[in-house]
Order: sequence, then structure tokens, then C-alpha cells
Amino acid sequence: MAPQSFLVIDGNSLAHRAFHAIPILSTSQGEITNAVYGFAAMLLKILGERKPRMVAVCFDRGRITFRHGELETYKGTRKATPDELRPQFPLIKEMLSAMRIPVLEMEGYEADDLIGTAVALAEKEKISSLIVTGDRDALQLVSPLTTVLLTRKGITDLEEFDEGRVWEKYGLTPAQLVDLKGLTGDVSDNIPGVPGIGEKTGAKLISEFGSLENLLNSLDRVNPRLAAKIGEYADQARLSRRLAAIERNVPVDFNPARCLWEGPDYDILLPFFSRLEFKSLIKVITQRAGEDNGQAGENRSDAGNGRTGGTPSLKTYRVGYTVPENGKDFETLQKKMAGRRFGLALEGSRGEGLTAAAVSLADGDNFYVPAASAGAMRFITAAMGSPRLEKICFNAKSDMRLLGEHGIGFAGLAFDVMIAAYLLNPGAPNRDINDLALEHLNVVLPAGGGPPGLCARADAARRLAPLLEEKIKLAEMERLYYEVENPLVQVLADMEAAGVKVDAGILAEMSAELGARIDQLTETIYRLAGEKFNINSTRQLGQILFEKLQLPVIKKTKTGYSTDAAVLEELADTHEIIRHLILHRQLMKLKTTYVDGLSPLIDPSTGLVHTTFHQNITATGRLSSAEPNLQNIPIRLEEGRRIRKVFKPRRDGNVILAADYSQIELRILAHLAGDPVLLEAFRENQDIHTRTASEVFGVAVEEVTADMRGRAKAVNFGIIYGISDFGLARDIRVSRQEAGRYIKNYFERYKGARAFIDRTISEAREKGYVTTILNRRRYLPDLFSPNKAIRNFGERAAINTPIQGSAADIIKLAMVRIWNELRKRSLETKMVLQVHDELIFDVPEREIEEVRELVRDCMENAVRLDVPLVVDMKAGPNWYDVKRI
DNA sequence: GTGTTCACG
DNA sequence: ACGTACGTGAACACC
Repeated sequence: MAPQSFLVIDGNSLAHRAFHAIPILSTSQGEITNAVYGFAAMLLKILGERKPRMVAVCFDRGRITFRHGELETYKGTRKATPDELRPQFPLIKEMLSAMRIPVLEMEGYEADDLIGTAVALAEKEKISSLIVTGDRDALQLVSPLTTVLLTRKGITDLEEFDEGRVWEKYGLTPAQLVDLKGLTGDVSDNIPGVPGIGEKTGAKLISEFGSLENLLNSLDRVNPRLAAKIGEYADQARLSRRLAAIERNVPVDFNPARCLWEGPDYDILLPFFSRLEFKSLIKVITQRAGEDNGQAGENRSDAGNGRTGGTPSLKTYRVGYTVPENGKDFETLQKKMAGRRFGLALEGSRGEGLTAAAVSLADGDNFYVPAASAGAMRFITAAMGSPRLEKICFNAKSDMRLLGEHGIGFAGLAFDVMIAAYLLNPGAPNRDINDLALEHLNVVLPAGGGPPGLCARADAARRLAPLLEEKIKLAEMERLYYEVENPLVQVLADMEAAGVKVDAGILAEMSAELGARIDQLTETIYRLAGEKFNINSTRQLGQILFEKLQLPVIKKTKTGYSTDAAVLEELADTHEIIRHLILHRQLMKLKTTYVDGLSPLIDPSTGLVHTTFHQNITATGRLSSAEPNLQNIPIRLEEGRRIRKVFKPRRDGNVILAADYSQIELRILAHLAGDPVLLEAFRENQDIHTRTASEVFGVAVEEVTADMRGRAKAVNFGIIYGISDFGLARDIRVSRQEAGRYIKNYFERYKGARAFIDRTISEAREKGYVTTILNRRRYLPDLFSPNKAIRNFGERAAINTPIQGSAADIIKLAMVRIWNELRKRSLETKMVLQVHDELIFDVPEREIEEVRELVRDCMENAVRLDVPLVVDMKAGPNWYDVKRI
């Protein structure tokens, strides 16, 4: 775009386009923001690419415009603005104000007319303009100085029209487009035109006669049938032309110079984006501001003094700091730190190791300690290891792991800001410390490390802690925080650091064997298909199965044929190829994900794999595991279960101990629901699925068959997930009616469960969130969605979360107690994995009995419920060959 | 980056 | 009339 340039945006058009192009997004509090997001994203993209000197956004104002004076039914067929979009207009205007972009609107005029007027004024001053809209009518404004960007689909696909492009596309000049509209009318604006004349005929006529008026005056030269029709509707055509013509002379007090754009007011825009949770846009603008800033670290004054190029600078957060250099400095610092909580931030990475530490004692009283000298390392080691020195961190576990690589211990975690923010809203997208500082402290932390960056982060952590602590207190999550989540940080750090031994030799054998079998299957599949293709490509596979081989289509995905396991299962009898495909899929999964996926993650010097446990990911309070994910190692099918053979104790003389809670989620349901039948079943330690079968099918416990028990088991799971007859039917392959009867019977026998579900949902609607037994909280904005499917989803989550989340509370509490107990007794046993309801230990044989009892005690007595908690124990030479003990 | 599939509790 | 069990992470294909 030329330097002297004016960007004019049709705000209504862009808002509608954004609304339809972006799926419904909402903040964690349920405010719908998709149009604001799409609008902002488009705007930022265009501003970044075109770098205009002036910007304005035009909006329609008032339902009745001057055009209604000409034609009452003008735009009479327009649909009302959707309910989800309407409240987003004020937000869009708020955003524009923060962007410091003027909004033009005027009673009785449409955005188009204001745009026409704005570019007309610009043209008078020889200023070039770029119009952004989704409305093709704007093409009539194209001129040597004015181009139009039309949105095509999505929010990034734009088509640029100058005079040449208009001619190419329509064979008409921009001005003639208005005449064309006079003939053809416009369905969407309810402009009549001449009935029976469409785009093709109309364009031919206008191009031949030059204008509508010329055509109407020369009807004798048109073929008679057409001429008669046009003659009959001549007045209507003239009216239509007037309606279609964009007004370029709106009496508006405006000139382009008023639209000089000096860039956003970041102090307003960033908190605004933060409030709407536009994390990605915050990234975009902070980055852009940084680039435009030129030399980092300097704040230029911005507004008012003429432009020197680029956007005004972002006010980044600057903190003072000192760099201790000699033994005396460290001594002074150490004294200063005594008895005070301090913010801590570490710099470095796995591999390069610790490079620096920052300590924040008070506003402006920060210290940057490069980890280069022996003196610095002595200081760091002493400070980190002292439990009396209370640390405030953001993601302390990663600090602990980093220090651990240098053999430096960590103690005295007073507060982890990341974990606290997670507890306050586990459903929110994970925030890094930059986001939290922006949201709660209203400051933008400097990007990058070094003294300013690291000290600012230590400082931010220190300042964030009391704010989040207060919120934790208000939400009554102090016990959950201080007795569970905060101590768990250290526990998880130790588990990760300990790692699990993996037998690389067995892994290599498995890889070779699986590879050979997969190759054989591949050959067979190619032969049966009659050609080679990529079996892993669902698209290519779909073509082979459903087009070439003409197998019946069972299910479609939104992009094509579904070929998932359920579909293949159903096709098993229709073609020999299917059973080979099923096996191929299964073996491929094992080889790529578990066998070959695991190998590169083994530390070659120790033979250990170190997963990362994420404590701030799930919406329910569970942990997750990644790189590698050791929480989804196969067990259900024997073929996959064998993978577990490679996980073994770290040394000869140790064994793997696995302790898992028996039916913990159903026990929690019994407790929460207070259902008499469930309570009795668990108090008498009955087989719960058999008991459920007996209740649902109305037979004595002794009469329950294996099949009945299997169905009852599915019903029990269904209850925990927020059952539907459809889902249950699909799972156990009975008719939907049949499934419906099971559910009905269930709730008749388990009235407490029914009451629990109803009570939980209505309470969730009232409060906007649900809670677990340790008062963990999950907000459920989905409950208030206008979309029924989404609302149902929210209701199922409302039922499931107290159950799944309470189970997470309980095992986390048990982990903390076990870790403390192992330590207190100086046992060598290491806790190495947690798999939601199961803990895995690496235990020296001599400790096995003591550890078994210790673990059982801590797990079974982690909390007191109205039903007993029961733990099953297994031990063996690897994770596969474990036997009950 | 998104969609599909599939492994676990 | 619609879309359907809850919660995750990883590999692959394809844009």
C-alpha cells in the first residue's frame, strides 16, 4: 500500500464475516467472543501487511436509512442479527477504541455510504484508499486511487480488486456495476431490478449500451421480447439503480487527516485482549510492538510528536536489579534473604544447564546471579536447599528439575503461581507468567532472558503470589492448595527425575518383529486391494474400500469416509482385506507409538525414561503425562500388553510394585450420592458390577451371568460419564430401547444416584461451577450455551467432574503422604509413575513388605469416605509380569 | 495447524 | 430434531 494511504473498513460486514467464519468461542466465564476475535485477527493482519497511514471503521446505524424513503421494503428480507453476535458489537468498538481507530457511523446511513464518502474525500486530496468489506457492492467505488479487498471465505482469504480486476471479472467499469444492479436487482438487499434479467444478460446489455439510461433510451435496438420487459419495468430499474448506488456525499463532519493512525494504546488493548482471553493475539501484538520498537529495552515516547515510523512502543515492565559479584556481596544478600519470602526465576535449559538465577525480595530489590562462578554456585546451592528460605516460583517443578541436573536440591516452596492460577480456573487455557502479569498486575513483561527479563519474572512471581493466594482463600481451596497441590510439585519432580528403567534390547526385538509382521500384512493388503496405496492414509483407504471395492459406507466423517475400528469391525465379514487392515492398524499403533516412539526418549547413559507430569492441564484435576506419555501404555489387548515387559526395576534386586484403587470412581459416587444400595454393596465388599446386574435385571446375585455382568459394568461406567441410551447402546451393542430400559431400571433401584445427578446439575447451573471433595473447582460455561448439544455436554461434564476430580484429589493426597513417609523412613523405594488410579514403585526386595503396607495405608486412608477405599497390590520383575501380593 | 485414529483411566 | 458417555497424548496424513 502506498505510504499516503487510507484503510477504510466495513465494520458490519467484517463482524458478520468473522462471526460466521470462527466457531463459537467463549471466555472461561462464558462470554461469547468469536466475532471480536475474528475481527481483531483480520484487522491486525491487514494492518501488519498494508501499514496504512490512516484508518477508519464504518458501521451501519439505525434500521431505517434514507433508502427506505425510496422503497419501504428495502432490505426487507434481511435476517435479524444473531443473538450471539449482537452483544459483540460493543466489544468490537471497545477494541477499536483501544486500537485508536476512529469509528464512523451516522443515523440513517449504511456503512457503505460512509465508506463512499470517506474515499471520495480522500480522492479529492489525492490520497489512495483501500476498502475492506465482504459486500460486492463496494466494487463500484473502485477507481485509480481506490481498491477494494473482498473477503472470500474464512478470515484470511481476501481478493483484491482494482479497476483492471473488475474489468477482468465483470467486463464492466466500476460505475457500470451500479447500472447492472439496476437491471438485476439484489435478492439480499431486496432490490427488485427487472424480473427475469440475471447477471449474464444484464452485463451484456450494460456493456453494449454503456449505461442503464442509454439502454432505456435505446430499447428499439434490443430484441423485442427483452425490450418489452425492460420497458415495462423501466421505473423500477431506475429506482433499483438509485438504491444500489452508494452515496458519496453524506453530510458528515469528517476528513481523512482525522484518521491518522498512531498505533494502538497497548495499555488498554492488552488488558482488553487478556480479559477476552485472546492469548494468541496478545502474542502477535507484543511481538509486533517489540519489533517496531527497534532497539529492545528503550521506551520511546509516542503520541503527539509526529511519526518517526513504526508503531508506538509498548510499555514493558522494568525492574531494578543488582548483580552480586564477590563473596561479600553474596554474604550480604544471604543475610537480606533470611526470613523473607522471595520471588525466584531460573534461566537455563536441559542440556545447557542452569545459567542464572534471579531473586526478587521487594519492589526494585532484585538480584541477578549468573551461575558462572564457584561462589555463585555455592550461594545458589545453599539458598535453594534451605527450607527456611521460602520461594515463590512460576512452575517450580521445572526449576527443581533444572537444579537437580546440577545435583542441587530444592526445598522451601512457599507458593507456585502457575499451580495457583490453574486451581483458580483449571478450564482456562494455560497461562504463562506473561499472561498472569498482564492480567493481574497490568504489566507486560520483557521478552527474553538476561537480567531484565529474569528479574522481571522473579519480581512478577513475588507480586502475583499474594493476589492469587487471596483468591485461593476466597474459593476455600487453601487446604487443596497447601496440603495437596503445592507439596505435590516436589513429589512429581522427584518422580520425573527418578525415571523408569526401560529395556532397550527387548524394545529393539519387538520393533523388528512388529516390522516384519507389518510388512507381510502390507503385502497381503496390496494384493487384496489390487494396488499399492498408503494404508495409513484414511483418505486413500476410504477410496479403496468404498469406491474401488464398493464396500458399504457405515459412517462418514466431516471430510470423507470413516474407517475407524468400529467401522472396520462391522465390515469384517464383507471382505477378506478387512481383518488384515484391523491387524495392520493395531500393530502399526504399537510399533510407531510405543516401541519406536519410546526408544529415542531413553537416556542412553542410564537406560531410564523420564516422563513429564503436567499438573496444570486437565479440567478435572487429573495429572497428564507426556514425552513419553506413560499413562496410556497398552493393557487391554494381550498383543499390546506385552509392551509392559520393557518397563522394569532400576537394578537387580528391585521389583516393580503396582498399587491401584479398586473401583474408586464408583465408590466416590456412592459417597457423594449417599445411595443406600451402592453404600451397602461397597461396605460389604461385594462385586459391584454383579450387584448392579442383579438390581438392573431383577435377578438374584447368584443368577447373574457373565453377559449380564458385562452389561451392568457398562451401565456403571455410563453413570459416571453422564449416560445416554445412545452411548450405552453403541457400547454394548443392544438396541437403543434396550439400553434405555437398563438406564431406567438403574435409576429406579439407585434413587440416590438419580438425585445426585439432578442436584449436581442444578447446583452447577446456579453457581456456574462444580466442586470435588477437596473443593477443587471447575467452571462450566457450556451449561449456559444456547446450543443444546453443547449444553448437554456441559451437563455430562458437571456429573463426571466431581467424580473424576475427587479421585484425582484422593490419589494426589496419597502420593504426598507416601512420599513423606518414604523419606521419613529413609527407604530406597522410588515412586515412579501415577496412572490416575494407580501408583507404580521401584522397590528393593528387602523393602517390599514395609512399602506394601505403607502404600496401602496411605492410599486407603487418604480421606475418610462413607465407603471403604480398597487398594489392590501387585508385584513382579517388570510391569507386565506383576502378580497379586 | 487440523483431522482422524487409537492407546490409557 | 440433534448429537451423545468423561478425561488425556501421540502418530500420521494432508493442507
